[in-house]
Amino acid sequence: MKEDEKTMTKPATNESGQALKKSGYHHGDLRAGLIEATRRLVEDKGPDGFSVSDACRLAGVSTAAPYKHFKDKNEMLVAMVLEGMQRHRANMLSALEGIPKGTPARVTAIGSEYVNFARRENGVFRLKFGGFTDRLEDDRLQAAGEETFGIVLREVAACLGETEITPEVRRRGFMLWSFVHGLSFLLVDKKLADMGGETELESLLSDIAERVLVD
Amino acid sequence: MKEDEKTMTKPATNESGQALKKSGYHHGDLRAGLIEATRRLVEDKGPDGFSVSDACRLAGVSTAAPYKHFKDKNEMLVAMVLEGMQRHRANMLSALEGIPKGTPARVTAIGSEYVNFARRENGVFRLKFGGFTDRLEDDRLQAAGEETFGIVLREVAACLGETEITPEVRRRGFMLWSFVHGLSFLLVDKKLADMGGETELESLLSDIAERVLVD
DNA sequence: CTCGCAATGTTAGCTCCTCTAACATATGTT
DNA sequence: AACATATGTTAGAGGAGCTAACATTGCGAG
Repeated sequence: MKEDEKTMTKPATNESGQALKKSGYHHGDLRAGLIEATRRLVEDKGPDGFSVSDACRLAGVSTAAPYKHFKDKNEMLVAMVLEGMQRHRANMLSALEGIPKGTPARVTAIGSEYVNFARRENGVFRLKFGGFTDRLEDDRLQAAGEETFGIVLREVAACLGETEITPEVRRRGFMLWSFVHGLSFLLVDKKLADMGGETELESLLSDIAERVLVD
Repeated sequence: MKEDEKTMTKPATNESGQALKKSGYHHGDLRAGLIEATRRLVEDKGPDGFSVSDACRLAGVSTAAPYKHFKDKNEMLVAMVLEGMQRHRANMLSALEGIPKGTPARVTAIGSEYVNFARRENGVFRLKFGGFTDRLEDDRLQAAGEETFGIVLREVAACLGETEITPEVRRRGFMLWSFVHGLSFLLVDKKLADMGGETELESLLSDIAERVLVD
């Protein structure tokens, strides 16, 4: 194969995330490039400061290009959030590694990762849960959320010695989720900065887990 | 000038008693009219679906009129949210009437009103806490939030037999606020509709209050 | 009461944004 | 090599936020 000419069509490609700009007439993977640009811009300027035009500039394409890949602005955001939620879920799962099953420590670990994701990927978090983009109530997002909640429920069930998701398990899981969810929002909103330290956070999470999981 | 047309304009007051539309050249109280229009539109179309132009149409003025009263769109939203938060706080306070001091029932009552406000005035709630409008981080909003949290802290202190806001009181209050806050978001987001009933809600709230306030 | 000013509206218009239509270019299948 | 399709581009409609300049009204001082 002619490496010298064909592969030169995407020199801007860079594994550190710089596959954003195109070089020739065609981009190579504009869809991924736009999603990445969307992510960066939303993190940077906030969900409502984001514009498709900005994403196009970042990706180095014309403002009409996105519409070959996404129905509209909303679809772009949905695609970006879906990607983020996969990362979120993967992070939560990997946070469980090495922690004995059936212990509240697992619940705490999940909660910790949940909060940290909300802080690290603030934009994704707000988009998913903050109520932007009215019809961001996409079925896929809904399903992704349920799946994430399923991880929590499984751990709660184990802690309570249940083998199935009983109504009581669901109830306790819901309590925990509410707490962690609210905690994420409050920390991200910079309310009560004094609770934001890593040790404070761990302390709060394990405290709550114990209070909710104890009979 | 067509005098007859002016007089033919509708009375322009509606069920809420507020004069949304103007009748003559001057509106009378356009600032209040725009805030009310903003509130309705945000409730109706969601925070991101809201436009100043729509509010102008609702109020019956030109699209430039708001800028005599508000610096920009963001200021309009801040003003509307501030109004809503005053209602929120007043509701929480009146929910306390008749409940013996120092009992967890007071904390539960506040939580219940918190959640119900989030459901009733979804738009205000999302605007205040959902992270819209980057610089909605207005000092006045921040202060209003602190004040509302103060109500919770006072009740928590009473339940714990403290006379001051100790760090431990603050910690417990923060736990409760996180929970109620997250609960509001999840219910509003329609996750877990099975927990949304009034009795379910009361049960959850009192359950949590007990778990967090017990030593 | 009238005059004049400040407050409050209006119109026109700039810039930017979303999204579409029509056209252009690369890709890959036959 | 040739065509069909995918994926870009430019041009432009339509709407939103906001400003400048102009118009109307209410109100206080003389």
